[in-house]
Amino acid sequence: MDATAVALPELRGAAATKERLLDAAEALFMEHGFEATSLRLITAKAGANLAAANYHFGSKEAMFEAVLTRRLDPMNQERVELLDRFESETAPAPLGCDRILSALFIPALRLARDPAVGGNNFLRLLGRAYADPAPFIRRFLSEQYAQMIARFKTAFGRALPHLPRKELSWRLHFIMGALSYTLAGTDALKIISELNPLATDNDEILLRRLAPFLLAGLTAPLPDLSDVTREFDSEIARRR
Amino acid sequence: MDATAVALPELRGAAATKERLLDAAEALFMEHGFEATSLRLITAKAGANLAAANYHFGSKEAMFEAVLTRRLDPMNQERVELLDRFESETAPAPLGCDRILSALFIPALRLARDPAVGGNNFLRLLGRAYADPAPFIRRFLSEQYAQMIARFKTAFGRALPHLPRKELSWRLHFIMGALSYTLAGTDALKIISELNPLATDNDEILLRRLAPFLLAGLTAPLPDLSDVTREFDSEIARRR
DNA sequence: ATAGGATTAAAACAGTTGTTTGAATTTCTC
DNA sequence: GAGAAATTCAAACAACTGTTTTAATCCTAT
Repeated sequence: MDATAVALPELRGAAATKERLLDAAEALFMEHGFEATSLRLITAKAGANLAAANYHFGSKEAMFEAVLTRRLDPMNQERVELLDRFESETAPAPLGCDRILSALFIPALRLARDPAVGGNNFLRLLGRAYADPAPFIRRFLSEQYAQMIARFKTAFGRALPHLPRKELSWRLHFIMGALSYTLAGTDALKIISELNPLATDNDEILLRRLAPFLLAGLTAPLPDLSDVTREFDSEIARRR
Repeated sequence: MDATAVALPELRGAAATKERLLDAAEALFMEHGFEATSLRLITAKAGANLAAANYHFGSKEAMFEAVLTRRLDPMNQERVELLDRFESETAPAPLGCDRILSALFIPALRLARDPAVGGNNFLRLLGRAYADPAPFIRRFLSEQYAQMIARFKTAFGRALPHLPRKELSWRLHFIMGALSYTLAGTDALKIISELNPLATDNDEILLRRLAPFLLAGLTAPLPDLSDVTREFDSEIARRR
């Protein structure tokens, strides 16, 4: 209508249906997973024609990647920026593990907090994408995370100079695992919450609890592996 | 041939194709996920007719549940038995957290170690099932795990009497999350391992490293949440 | 107003999906 | 060895999949 308005913010601007498709896809991929979500379902929910999906994105896989990129890209970029700022604030002293972990968590927390930008839905979708067997998803996530992970790994390495690099790799892996699993959230959470309901708590509180838990594991002294090994071995051999 | 042999152990006994179907399904579900794995693929790999799948299991979903039950049921049962024995050995003193964690990990470790019984394949499939959005999978896993989780929760509660029950629920949730994510294994692991390769290490070594990490988080002193909250809030408000 | 590019629409494409059917076959029991 | 039950087989079922095509429509800059 109004020719001077270059782009209406929400309604039917030029690339409005593309955005509506992303929103619908985000919700449905989260709910049913990638394979089980059909393009017809997505386009119907978005109020768009079926062909619009392939017109705007080229393929279903590319559409899925676009859904992830839209929020994942800014979040990981923010993580690195936050880490940079924390380091410059405390320079030349090395940054503590708790602050590094904060730089990793806070952008995710901000995403979880803001429902206008996808809210918890996207984080659940992300957690599920982490465990999806589809090769194109694995490849995509690897590329998306590689730089950010490397950046944080060197930061942790400075904070924990006595920890062997291999042990650090492991602990970082465990952290990313617990984080993504916690964000995915619906499954094992429900298993436990049926006994002691914490369903009313949202992802934000969950992250605030997860951080101290992981911090303890990250900064734990190097375990005497021979002890652990001995216990495991003797018990495993018992039933053989 | 031999009428006295009630059931040949491996080859073409009465329920041999059923077992072959389970083996093929286990491998393919692990590789491609539930939705992306077709019954035609499974039956072809098992050298069976397509209709055999529905004949023996009734439906694809029931077949998937059978794949999981075959190994998950004994593993969880073994976990509880192991915990019982540990407790009776140290009675009346309460069991330490490290021993309780061992009872949780050792059966999984034994499964990972024995390739004849599925090996690492099944544990990866299990980790993926944990994150699968399909409602029937979530319901199934909840039922399978409910008793075992409850049993371990009371054990941990005895070992950590000062820890509020709600905090314990959280930490137990984190443990199950890190465990299942670690067992699923292929994705984020590869992200990090490309920087510092630990691809040569198998699930067994991974579990031996995970246990001390989680033990530290589990036995950590109750964090001063106001501290964590303050840091998070100030940083989140910064960009608003 | 109008040409021209961007977007939408309806329809059909070629495959694949899980499931069912009814007859052929094997396997086991008496 | 005959009869009955369990299992295998090939074929077809209807429904759904992602993608492509062709024509109609919208929007915008000339």
